[in-house]
Amino acid sequence: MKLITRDTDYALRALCFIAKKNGKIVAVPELVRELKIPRPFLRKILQSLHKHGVLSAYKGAGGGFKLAKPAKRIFLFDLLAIYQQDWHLNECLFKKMLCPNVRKCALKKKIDKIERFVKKELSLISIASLIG
Amino acid sequence: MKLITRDTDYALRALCFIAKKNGKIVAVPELVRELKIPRPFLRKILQSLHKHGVLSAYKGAGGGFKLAKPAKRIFLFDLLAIYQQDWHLNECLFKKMLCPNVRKCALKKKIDKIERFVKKELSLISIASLIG
DNA sequence: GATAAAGGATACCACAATAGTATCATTTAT
DNA sequence: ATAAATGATACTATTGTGGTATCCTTTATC
Ligand code: FES
Ligand code: FES
Repeated sequence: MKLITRDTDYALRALCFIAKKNGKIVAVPELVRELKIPRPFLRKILQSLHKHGVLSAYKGAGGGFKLAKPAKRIFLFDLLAIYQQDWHLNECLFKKMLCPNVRKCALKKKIDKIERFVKKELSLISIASLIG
Repeated sequence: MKLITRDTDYALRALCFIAKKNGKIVAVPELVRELKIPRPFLRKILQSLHKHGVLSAYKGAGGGFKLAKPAKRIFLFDLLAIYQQDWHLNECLFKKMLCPNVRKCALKKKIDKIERFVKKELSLISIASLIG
């Protein structure tokens, strides 16, 4: 099981790099050079970051990307939400077949508790805190 | 991202069912009938549970499976270990490229903390606690 | 205005992991 | 002997992840 997939990983790297540029616009060629990420894949990733309001995009010659909001307000949780779309640990595991008691499945409650913790922690990890 | 895969899910169901039988030997046909799990898949799963010391197996006519240890001492964590072999949330994420400071990667530290919590919680969920 | 350098959109491909099947061999109660 | 069970193992199908390729639109600059 991977918590952080390739998309998320690359997105993180790119965002950290861009964040360090303090608002300067960064284009894909530079990112590819510095981060050694396959170009078409990186482009796809950046496009989705743009679509989800994490990056601002500037088209045309001299264009590129910069952060759409302060690095302090971009969280690992946001990236998970983008790339592992609506991930959750707690599907209905037994399809109600073996649920110990119908109203409160002990297992579901426990998994939910774990999930809440994980989500809380992920929503505390900001880009800013990684390049600090 | 799935915490609990199909294997683990089915294993859980089967173990709960078997546990409820209080030591009586249960054979695959009964499990298939009751749990509606594809037979060959279930057999594979039970075999691996046997191989890992979770179930005792009895061959021949009238054979089947029973728990190899008390339901209190079989944990969700064990199943994860069997089916998501040596899973971990924290690979070296940046391959040292963007590590904020070489000695202590802030991200790795945070992910490790999450992982420890998850593992601890999973090692508290026993079969007994699910059928209680 | 032509051109080149950027991103936007979208369809496609490759590989690995997950989920599930099939077959034959071995054991054992009757 | 036979039938009912598991053991072992190889195979197949489906899905998700990781990655490419192509064509279109926008814009700075000459
Ligand atoms: S059976 Fe649906 S969550 Fe327990
Ligand atoms: S770069 Fe390896 S864990 Fe931070």
